[in-house]
Amino acid sequence: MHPRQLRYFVTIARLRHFANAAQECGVSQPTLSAGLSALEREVGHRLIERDRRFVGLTPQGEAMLPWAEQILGAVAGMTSSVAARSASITGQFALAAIPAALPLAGRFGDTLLERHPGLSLSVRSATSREIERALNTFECDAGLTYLDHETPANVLTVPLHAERYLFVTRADGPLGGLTEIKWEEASAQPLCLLHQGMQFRRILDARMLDRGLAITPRAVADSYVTLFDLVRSGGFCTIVPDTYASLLAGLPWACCAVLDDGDIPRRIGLVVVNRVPLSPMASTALAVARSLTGV
Amino acid sequence: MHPRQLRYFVTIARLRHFANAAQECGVSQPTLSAGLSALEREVGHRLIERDRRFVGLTPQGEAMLPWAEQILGAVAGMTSSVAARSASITGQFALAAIPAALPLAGRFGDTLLERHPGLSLSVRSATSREIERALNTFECDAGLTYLDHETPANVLTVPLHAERYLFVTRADGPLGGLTEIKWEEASAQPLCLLHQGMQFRRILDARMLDRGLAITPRAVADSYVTLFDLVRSGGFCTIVPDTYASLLAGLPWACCAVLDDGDIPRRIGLVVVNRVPLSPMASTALAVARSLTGV
DNA sequence: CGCGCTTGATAGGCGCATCCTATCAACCTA
DNA sequence: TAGGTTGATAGGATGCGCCTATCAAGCGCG
Repeated sequence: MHPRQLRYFVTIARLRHFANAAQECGVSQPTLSAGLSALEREVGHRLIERDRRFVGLTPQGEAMLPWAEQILGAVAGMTSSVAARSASITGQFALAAIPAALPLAGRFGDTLLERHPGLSLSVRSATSREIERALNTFECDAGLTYLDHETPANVLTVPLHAERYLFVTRADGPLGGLTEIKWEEASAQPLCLLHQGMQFRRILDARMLDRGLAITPRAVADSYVTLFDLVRSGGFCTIVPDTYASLLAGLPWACCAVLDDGDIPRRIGLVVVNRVPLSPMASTALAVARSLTGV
Repeated sequence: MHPRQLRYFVTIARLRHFANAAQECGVSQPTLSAGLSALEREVGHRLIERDRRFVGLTPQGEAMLPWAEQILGAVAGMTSSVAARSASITGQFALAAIPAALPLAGRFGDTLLERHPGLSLSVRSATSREIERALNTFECDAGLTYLDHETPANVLTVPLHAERYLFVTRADGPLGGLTEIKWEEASAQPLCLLHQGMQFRRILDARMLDRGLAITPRAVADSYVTLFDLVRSGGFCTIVPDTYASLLAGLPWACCAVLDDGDIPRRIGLVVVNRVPLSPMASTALAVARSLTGV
């Protein structure tokens, strides 16, 4: 059972295509096929159903896949752990963040890169569930997400931000100039919001429901940038996390009003997998995040 | 990087001896040396310091060891996971229990073996810290230990017992016939107890301290059987967890008195590592333990 | 119906990694 | 100083994994 064969298996399962998987693994297609066959011979079961083309994973393949991902991740962790022992930490730091947390990535990333010149940073936007999955398969080193709502299991967390809500409208609109607004009033405006697959929207719905309000947005989108553009065009208002306050402050046409909020604010923060042992990337991220909260 | 080489490395680190490690791995000593060299060449660092004999692990070796253990454990988990998918669960179930929980192993083991005829059970006595370590390195599949005191991290738990304390003395001694006893009175007797390295003793000390009492045992031992024998010989009394009540009930010379206890009882239960995914052994153990609490 | 494309399996050959036995070199102990 | 211990080295056999080239089955399309 060679880890390389596990890599073949995992890649085939993801791409559902032998030749493409072979290319991604940097080997020829027959090599990939032979590697998979060897793996199947060793575990004593067919892992991937195929008849002249990819069909799907067998039950045994389904059972094996998460383990294989975990093993490959641990191999990567081991390698970087040994490398970090003898040199300063280097390579690419993969950070996954929910959209609401994207404006926090800058501050975190700055400090990270400043302290560790050998590192490069890769930020990707993802849902909280994708972050949980990516953390477990070592596809990313850390995540920025909500800590109090649908928190992933088995993680170490560092809170970075207590979230409040901003009502955004055009400065020259009927509500321009406001600095505070009530939930009731906000919900009565023509709103554009994230779609319901996204966590901030679900949280917003819950907060509304707590007050007996229902939102019926006139437009939905999957990114804040789109929401801002819809507001700028004039027809809509929106509600966004206050992590976007600094960005909005630079927009001359935008007016932000804080929503009065008696609730305990949701915390956003850094999460890393809590494993024994901790990967160097993870412990570095924790140290950086903790130093940010200390400021 | 072949898992076999990791096995070589981990075994050498544990046995601190090349030839012995080779024998345990079932290969010749030169093979083991060559495998280790290949691993070191691949990671680019010497892992084990040696000059004609084993010296110790290098810093890189120390960093690598826990990862290697984790990978080997995951490989084992993967194998059993795939096997369990196509057949009923089989093999050896390794259970580690603190001494105070040993009398709970019977009930758990009975149900486990009854439901899964292909399984055999191996129980070993261990400290709570050894259990935590063994769980993480997959040396055991589950543990029986305290859930509220020095709980290992990253585990799923099922409470099986709420602990109370039994004062044990000879039935024909001065305190024979008692059914209840106060902490003050118990602490004034000539006591024999576990030594302080063991968790039940630390808990007992803490409970005593809560009441302003200090214990000065006249004898210490590392097993309950020894304690019972000291009591039987006549010179001592002891305090043990009530998990031993059924055992003591069969001893004609013993008299048990319940210690009055206003505290929240410590819970003893089953623990398994909380990993994604859960090994078949772990999920089996959880199911059995949960069915026991349902009764 | 047949041509060509797609996709995974097979064949043959090559090179490297791993394994073994045998032996050596350094060290320890008596 | 002789003998045992311990890890490294040498030399040879084996097998695994990799490549290129090719095949076989299914699919789409004229």
